[in-house]
Amino acid sequence: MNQHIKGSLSTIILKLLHDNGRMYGYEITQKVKEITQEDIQITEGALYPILHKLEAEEILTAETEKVEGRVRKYYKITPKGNEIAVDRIAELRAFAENLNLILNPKLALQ
Amino acid sequence: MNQHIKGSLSTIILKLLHDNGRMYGYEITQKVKEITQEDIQITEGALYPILHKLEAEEILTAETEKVEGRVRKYYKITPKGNEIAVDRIAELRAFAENLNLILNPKLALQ
DNA sequence: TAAATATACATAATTTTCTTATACATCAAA
DNA sequence: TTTGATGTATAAGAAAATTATGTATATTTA
Repeated sequence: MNQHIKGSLSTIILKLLHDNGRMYGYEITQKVKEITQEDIQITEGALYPILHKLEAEEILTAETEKVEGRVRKYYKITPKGNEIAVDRIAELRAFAENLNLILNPKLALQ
Repeated sequence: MNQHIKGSLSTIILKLLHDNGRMYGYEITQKVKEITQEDIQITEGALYPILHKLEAEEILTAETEKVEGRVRKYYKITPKGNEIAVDRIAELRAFAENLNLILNPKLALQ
């Protein structure tokens, strides 16, 4: 996928769901691909286990729908999950800032 | 440590060595702690296996020195490792930009 | 019309990576 | 003399990702 996304992927998923309300797995992969201009391609082997884990933790709930002959499983953040999502997104934001400091040491007066 | 750094840590180490020329393990942990204002604390259990792996891959070389009674193992990037380091740092920079796009969707006209 | 591509989800086996705990050693400070 | 800081190392277990595969439908292309 992209080695650097490891560890951040689950929070990226939460961020997208937080912004968009309701999404299905394939849609998430396409959205990330679109935002990053093809740079980040999430594989199913990484995506689905994360979605299932977040569902098991009751951070997400899912409902299946048939659209144009194909099955889609829509996920959304639960009320309980929302607090967790907000926290993790804040941590991811802090990490992004830290990354910028490390990558641009002049900003950090290193 | 901080779940989001997973996957980026080895490149962060390469970036610090690229900027500073020569560092030892403990120094790397302190530098990251300093730059991120205590936010990111790298554990030894994560740090040393990465340093050893990079050394085994001949991306880094190490030399041990005794300073003020204590042993330090200084690492630096090899000529061969430099190309790899430059590539990975560029990828990390791209990832940081992608993260910003995901975190600030208005910038990406999502 | 057959094949390829895109859409859509799922999982199992393997590998990689991280966490946690532990171990050893020196030096400085309380 | 005990604690905290400095310094490296590794082993066991847990967590996570990669790779490969499987299933199914719709659309596009040859």
